[in-house]
Amino acid sequence: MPAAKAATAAPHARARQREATRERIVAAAIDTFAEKGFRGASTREIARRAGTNQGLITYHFRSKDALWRAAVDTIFGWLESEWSASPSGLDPRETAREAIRSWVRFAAAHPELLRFMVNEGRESDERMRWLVETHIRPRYADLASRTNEIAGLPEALLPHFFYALVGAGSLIFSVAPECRRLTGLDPTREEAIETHAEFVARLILP
Amino acid sequence: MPAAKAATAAPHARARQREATRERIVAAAIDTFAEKGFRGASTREIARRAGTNQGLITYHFRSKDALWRAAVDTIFGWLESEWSASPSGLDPRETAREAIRSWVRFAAAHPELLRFMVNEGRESDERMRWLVETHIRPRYADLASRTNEIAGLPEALLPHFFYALVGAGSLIFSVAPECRRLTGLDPTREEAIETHAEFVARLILP
DNA sequence: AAGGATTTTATTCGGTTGACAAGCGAAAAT
DNA sequence: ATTTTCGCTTGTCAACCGAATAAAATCCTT
Repeated sequence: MPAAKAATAAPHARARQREATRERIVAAAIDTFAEKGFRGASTREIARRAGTNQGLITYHFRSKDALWRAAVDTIFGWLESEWSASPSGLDPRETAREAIRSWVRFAAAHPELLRFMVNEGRESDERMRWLVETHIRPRYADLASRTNEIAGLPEALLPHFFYALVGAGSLIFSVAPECRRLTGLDPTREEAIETHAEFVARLILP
Repeated sequence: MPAAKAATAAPHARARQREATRERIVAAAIDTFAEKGFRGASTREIARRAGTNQGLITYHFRSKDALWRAAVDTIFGWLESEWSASPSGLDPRETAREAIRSWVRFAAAHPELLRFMVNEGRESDERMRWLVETHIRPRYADLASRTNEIAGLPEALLPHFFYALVGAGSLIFSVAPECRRLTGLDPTREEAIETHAEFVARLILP
């Protein structure tokens, strides 16, 4: 039976279609939540951006809250996979610098991350608690072990180091339209990203 | 005529009352806009926090948009007066460090500022344009002239320096509840503010 | 071709939004 | 003392919100 079982382009076309739709909705949710915050984003607008309708969101995700969690899971999933790929290098100082550059490049590729942090970190509600315990604390622990390995950063200064690094590395990308208007520099350009990565790396490790 | 013209406690009691009410509303608006963004903040909640009613906001300010502008004017008015009080010091390097510490202290006292920037800087709408041209550009020009005076920062790096400084100095205060939960450090404490000011100052000018 | 999962369309519900208009009452002007 | 002014309160409005539902349409699977 040479040409048997034709017709169906793929055995799991259904599951793939389902997954593709979910991903489209999540992608639209990430953009919209990052732009307007949880309250400001409506499921109707998310559906419109995803090219579907509001009813489908209720079908795939139980609620707006669950959709938000799926969006955050996706973003921090990207961060986790990027961060775990550490190029255990030669000079420990240069390795640390490269880690910082890597973080800045990630912040440039995903400016939504800082927006989510600023949007949710200011209110002490259930969403913030979930975000911290599920995603931020593991990253914070990673950073703590790394700084111990390399430079001797006093334990008490770790919070200051963490937020200074995150803020310095990602703000310019999170307010890209403003930066363009204010300075004329387009921070989404590859050249600007590398310049900022080098600038922040040299700032922290001269 | 010793006790003449009594009765009226003050000649302009009416105007004073009006101004006091406006200020109460603006203060409530700053808190609410900073917490929930422009869309997430409702005029009813702002009125409730100000101890009045929603109709009064429409009376004093024509629209929610005008109220937002009044709130931003107030915040950046604080920044301007703080920034202009530069203590032309002795060692130019130490003077610059003190300027950075001063900026961090301001960011701690007014964490709303970064939230306004992140909230509005991400969308290229009319509010962002107004914010940049009216308030941010003058501060950016100030910074440019100061860095020229002191250290020889290449012109092309000024945008990177600006956003790195703003981000490093203020993020920790803008996500204070998150910081408390994540690290146990309360960034609103006087001691933590001074530590962060010194940390950022030494980061930029070792 | 039948069957079932995905998707669309439509509707309902309780609630919130910003803007507006009419009227109240005390201060101010005459 | 009467009238006018004006800061303020109250109630109303259409538009939109999120969530839930139901039924029909579409498409993959078998």
